Amino acid sequence: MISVIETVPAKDFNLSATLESGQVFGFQKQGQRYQGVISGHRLEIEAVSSELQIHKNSDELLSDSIADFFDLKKDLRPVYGLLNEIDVVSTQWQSMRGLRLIRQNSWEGLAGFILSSNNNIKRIMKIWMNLVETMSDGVQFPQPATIARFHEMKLRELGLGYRASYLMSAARFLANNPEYLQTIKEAPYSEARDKVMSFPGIGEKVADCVLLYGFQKLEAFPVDVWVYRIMTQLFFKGKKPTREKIAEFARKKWGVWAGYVQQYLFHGVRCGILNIN
DNA sequence: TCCCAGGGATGAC
DNA sequence: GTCATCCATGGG
Repeated sequence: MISVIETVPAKDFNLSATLESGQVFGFQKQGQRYQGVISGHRLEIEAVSSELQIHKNSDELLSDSIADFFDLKKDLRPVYGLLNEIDVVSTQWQSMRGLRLIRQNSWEGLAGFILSSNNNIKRIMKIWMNLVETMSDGVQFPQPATIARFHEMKLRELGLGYRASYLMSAARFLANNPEYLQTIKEAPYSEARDKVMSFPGIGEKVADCVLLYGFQKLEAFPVDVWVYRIMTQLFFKGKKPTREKIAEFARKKWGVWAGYVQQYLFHGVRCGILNIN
């Protein structure tokens, strides 16, 4: 039963943009609240002026975990400065102000974005819930060892399609090598990227998502179909660069803020704040 | 019926 | 290195 309320200060934070910009697949909107799990606790979160009201079922204080998850301590002014320098974006980004990069559990980020390839967000969230309800306790996302106990066919029944073998492969490997996630975390971006891409089903784009949202490698610049459209329009007019070229361009231009800029571009294009031809 | 979705693996050239 | 094709699935 969700009955205890904790208040967390959250200045310059846009909860809806943050949770609805395709970073995380386990949060569902219910009225004004978002239901989900942060560091093992089932929560309902509501933004009220410049605070978050956390509805939970224990007296344990979670403000530190929540501030960490939503990256609330970060000063976003450098990001805003960079957005102001981009054509069109400079006049349109304000309605997304306070959108922040999530710092989610590494395994959950890895698993979530294996599900994301050639898929849409709504269906990814559906599959995510199927996994939680079928392979776990209905709250937590299943651990690698838990998934590894099932047969791949079970994952197909839950709607993963050809991604079933990819998720099963990652689950089996990490069940046997649980320390591997930590070695990725400790590696610099480029090295970490190679490690993440060694998982079957994870290429350049998914690796960047995993590194950005699950390992806090902020120079990662995922180029999906939406980011490709806006980036080519803004910086590669009339050309057809590879996604990798665009990512390199972005890392050179925006450095450790590339991931943040990408999040504003992705969300802006996807919800119609930024226009593409 | 075809196209698309936060793509990746594979093989041809 | 670049390009075409296939891969499950559901919504438009």
